Amino acid sequence: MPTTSQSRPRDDVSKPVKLDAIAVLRALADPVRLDLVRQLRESVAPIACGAFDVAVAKNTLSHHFKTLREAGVIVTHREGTAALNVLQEDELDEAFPGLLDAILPRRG
Amino acid sequence: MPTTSQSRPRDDVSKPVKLDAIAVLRALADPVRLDLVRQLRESVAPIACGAFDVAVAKNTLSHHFKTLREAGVIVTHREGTAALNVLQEDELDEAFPGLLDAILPRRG
DNA sequence: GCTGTAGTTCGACGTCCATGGAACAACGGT
DNA sequence: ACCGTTGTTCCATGGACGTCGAACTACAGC
Repeated sequence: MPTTSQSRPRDDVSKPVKLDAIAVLRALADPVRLDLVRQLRESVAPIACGAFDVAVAKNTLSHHFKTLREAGVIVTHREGTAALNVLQEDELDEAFPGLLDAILPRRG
Repeated sequence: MPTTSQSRPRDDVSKPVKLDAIAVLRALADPVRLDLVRQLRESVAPIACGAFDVAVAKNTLSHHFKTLREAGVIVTHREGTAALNVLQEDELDEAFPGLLDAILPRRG
């Protein structure tokens, strides 16, 4: 069976049903993805997929975003052709309080 | 390139030179290993490898302990035939303050 | 409509990894 | 010395994952 076969309003994508510790840890346990999350966290405004400073191809980047989405770490809003990514900081902090601060200490 | 190619005194094993976020996250991002860490954290005394409540073969268990050791999450002391495992809670809390509390909330 | 830009999806490839069976090493007890 | 216990190491296997090229979709502008 598919990993997420929950009845999903097909209009929407990546409804983060419930945050799973293993999934979140696995999502963060990759250098590229952890860097994406870091950039998202250090920015106040949402960032489009193509605007990230990363050294992988676009399709690979898309795959990483999908992983982050399915883990509930980020949410993506489509705005015209752009896909604006937002870190689910509140949800993460509620499920795993202090996790982001632990692995991504914000300077300042 | 190897993930951890830090110059390591070959004489020693699993000296947790410096805790790497990716390595620690990957070590914790496995159901079996996270459960091992949970059991270690809930116990006051060190636990021998064979005394864990887990559903994998002993060689697999040994492999998981090796992963945790190389990530610096645990340290193993040999005592006769037993191998007593200790969670590196202080070191982890210094490197990533609040990480364990975030993903392994202790019922208290 | 056509072109370009932004993301996604589809194979495919190579690597890493979790798992277990079997053999081996280290230690303790009798 | 001989076992039994405890871990480790070796090898193989099946699956998951990161990566990329190429094709495809969706949207904006001309």
